Amino acid sequence: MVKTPTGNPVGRPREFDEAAVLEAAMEAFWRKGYEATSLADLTECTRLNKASLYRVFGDKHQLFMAALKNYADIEFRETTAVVSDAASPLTNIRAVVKKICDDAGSDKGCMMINSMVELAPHDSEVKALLQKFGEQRLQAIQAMIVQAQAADEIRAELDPQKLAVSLMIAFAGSAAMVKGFMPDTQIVDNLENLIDSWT
Amino acid sequence: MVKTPTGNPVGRPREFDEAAVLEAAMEAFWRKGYEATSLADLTECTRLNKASLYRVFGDKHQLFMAALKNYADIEFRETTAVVSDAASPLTNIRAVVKKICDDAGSDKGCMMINSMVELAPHDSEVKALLQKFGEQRLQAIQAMIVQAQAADEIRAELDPQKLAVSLMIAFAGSAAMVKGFMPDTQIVDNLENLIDSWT
DNA sequence: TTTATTTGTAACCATTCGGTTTAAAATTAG
DNA sequence: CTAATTTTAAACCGAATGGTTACAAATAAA
Repeated sequence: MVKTPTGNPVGRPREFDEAAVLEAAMEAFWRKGYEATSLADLTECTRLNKASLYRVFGDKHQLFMAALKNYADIEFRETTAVVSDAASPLTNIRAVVKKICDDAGSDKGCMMINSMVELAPHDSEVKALLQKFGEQRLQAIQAMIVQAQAADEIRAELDPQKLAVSLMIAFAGSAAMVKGFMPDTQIVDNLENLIDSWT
Repeated sequence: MVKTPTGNPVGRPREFDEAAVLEAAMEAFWRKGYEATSLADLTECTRLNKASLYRVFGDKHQLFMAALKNYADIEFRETTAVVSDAASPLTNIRAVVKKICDDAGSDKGCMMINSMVELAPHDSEVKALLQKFGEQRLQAIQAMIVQAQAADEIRAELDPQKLAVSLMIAFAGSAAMVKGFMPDTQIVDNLENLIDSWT
């Protein structure tokens, strides 16, 4: 919208909140995946008609990318927020595990893993974004492991990078399995056992 | 085709091999997923026109189900074939791990995991089939672990069911990650470390 | 009031989608 | 040869797809 000399916007005011629209679109893409989410689905869940969606976000792919970024930002922010115990890095790691499990609950999985499986081999833009998010998370997890080793909570002889990789792979596997047939309890148990094996 | 009194088929002979068609369709679904694979894709890779595809397989969904079963059968058969060392169950487990990693190489992942992520929450038929395959594999892996424990190759105090679950989740995570940004070497290394941690 | 700009509405568009039908081709049987 | 059956080839079909356009509605500025 163009700012006028008085600072007031010209033109009809928006009847929607852009962030709420993005959130609704993100939810649809997260549940159904990219290909299976149609523009009709998106107009329905956002209550915005197609022309408005195109005006704000450009096209379906761009809306998807914005939704994926939104998902990753929220997940990272919320996961970071549970890292609150300065005295026990291991407790923080467990809190992160719990947080991620809660988010992937029922059968939505993780939008990043969903997108990796569905799109990464064929869409280099998605792949690049997921790589950025993945490396960011690996670094964060590895840093927490290093702290836990310094605090004598995790065995010092273990390679923190390898541990971080194993936890990331376990997250990815959990996010996939939760959409199929494996009970949540089994999945949570496995992640806890993995961390226990480091102590 | 109707069998005549002389046992000879009536009508124009087929110009295709059903198994080869199924294999080609399976490859397409494996690489692109269900939604993103169009009938045009399928007629191209199978070199069979649509009417013929419909005649043999029914519709897209049924073709997909047949392809998924085919994939699972092949994978199970080939994986079982590498279980050849009667003296060392642990060697067999390692061979299975290697086999599965080789199959998921580059960025195709695993058709079962791909389908779980894309379809299982919304398609109960796919979900039921994947559950059957998953439980079958869990049993097989668990049996091998029990044997390795009996042979003193894996620690006896570990719960074989939990180990089998952890390996399945690691396979699923590997199948997802291999489609994204994680190098094969890191993924193989993680699986090997997991098994090493049982000994 | 007119002009300019943005947004909402609804229709439009070309292409693609999964599925079906028609007619010719290829075989066996009588 | 005709009749029956199956397969191939190609066209057809209605609906769905992602994207665009035309116009009315809602605002600010002059």
